Amino acid sequence: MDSGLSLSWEYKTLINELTQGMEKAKQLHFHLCSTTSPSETQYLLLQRILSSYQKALSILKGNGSTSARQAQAQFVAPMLGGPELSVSADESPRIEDFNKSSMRDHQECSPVKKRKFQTTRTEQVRVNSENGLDGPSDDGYTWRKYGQKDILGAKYPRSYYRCTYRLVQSCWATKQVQRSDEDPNVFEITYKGTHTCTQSTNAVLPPPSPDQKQEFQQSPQNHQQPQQKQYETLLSFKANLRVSTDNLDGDNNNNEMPAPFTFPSTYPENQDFHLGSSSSYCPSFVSTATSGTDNYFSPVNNYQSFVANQSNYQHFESDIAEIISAHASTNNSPIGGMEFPGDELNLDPNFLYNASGFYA
DNA sequence: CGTATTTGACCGTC
DNA sequence: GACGGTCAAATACG
Repeated sequence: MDSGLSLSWEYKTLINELTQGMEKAKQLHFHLCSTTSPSETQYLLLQRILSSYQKALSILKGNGSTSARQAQAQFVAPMLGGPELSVSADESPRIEDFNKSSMRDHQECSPVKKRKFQTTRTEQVRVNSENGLDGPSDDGYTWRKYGQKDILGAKYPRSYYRCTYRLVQSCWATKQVQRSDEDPNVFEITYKGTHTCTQSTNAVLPPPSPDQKQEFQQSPQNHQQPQQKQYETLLSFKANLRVSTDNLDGDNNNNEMPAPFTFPSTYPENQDFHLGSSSSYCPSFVSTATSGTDNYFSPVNNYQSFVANQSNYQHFESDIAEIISAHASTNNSPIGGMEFPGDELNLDPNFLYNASGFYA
């Protein structure tokens, strides 16, 4: 029928237009990164543009009755087990390297070995009273402190955080917070890996808590609210969120400490990150600062159901790592357009979600 | 009671 | 052996 032909033509044209749009966005991305140092806001916008193109293309290409499922799989897979892209941060190898060698190493799942391939990004953040304890504190992600260490030659200890959703969403992002020796108001935040969780923005998962005191707290009062309450405070939290390039302006010189800060925590290290890739969808790249306040659901039920206590949580982490890694290594996604946390230990959240019995 | 933090121990790397 | 990073039992908190 004519309608069929017309549809086919329109379909192809649509894909073509979307593809071109995405290419232009990538070029803009490249241009921006190669000529200037884009602000995080600019980065966010580009990420979203690319993400939107990617979504649209994926949906279109996932033609037929399985389109929705395919689209979903395509969006989920990159976060969970797709092939690594050209992560080009510090010591991060490109995908070829992963395929050739690191996957072998990965079988042993040594955290240290995995960490070798993590991308890192360091930011210096100046804190001030204005966005101190009363202000929005975090970067849109919820972190759980897992260690603190005195560093040789450093005046202040270094704190180690990992994503709260490490378990439930296999999000292996971590960060280190080091207070500056010279200026106690300045914190050096080193992000390692990338969030694969969906706790922010496009996200379907809630950032359960402002986590306001978690980051730079000097006194250990930073206890999390119960998850339900965290969700209740989400709206007010989000209302206060903003991209914190303000914090980097240098005009915030109040001495009051500690102070939280707000900025997106997951940016690719440089333009190599996904410009060279065929796709680059990453929902986690957008901070809550630019997100809406709507579409959230809570992973908390699952989380609480099998994370009865920290011991279980941690045992689960280590035990399941082997299983998951095997799962991930044999389940490469056709769409791998995003930066991974560096250790290819990405798993389908559905795997976990459906596996409560596994853990119970 | 559930969850997060603290902190000494442990491990891998250099 | 020193150091940095992580683990995990103990502890704190709401």
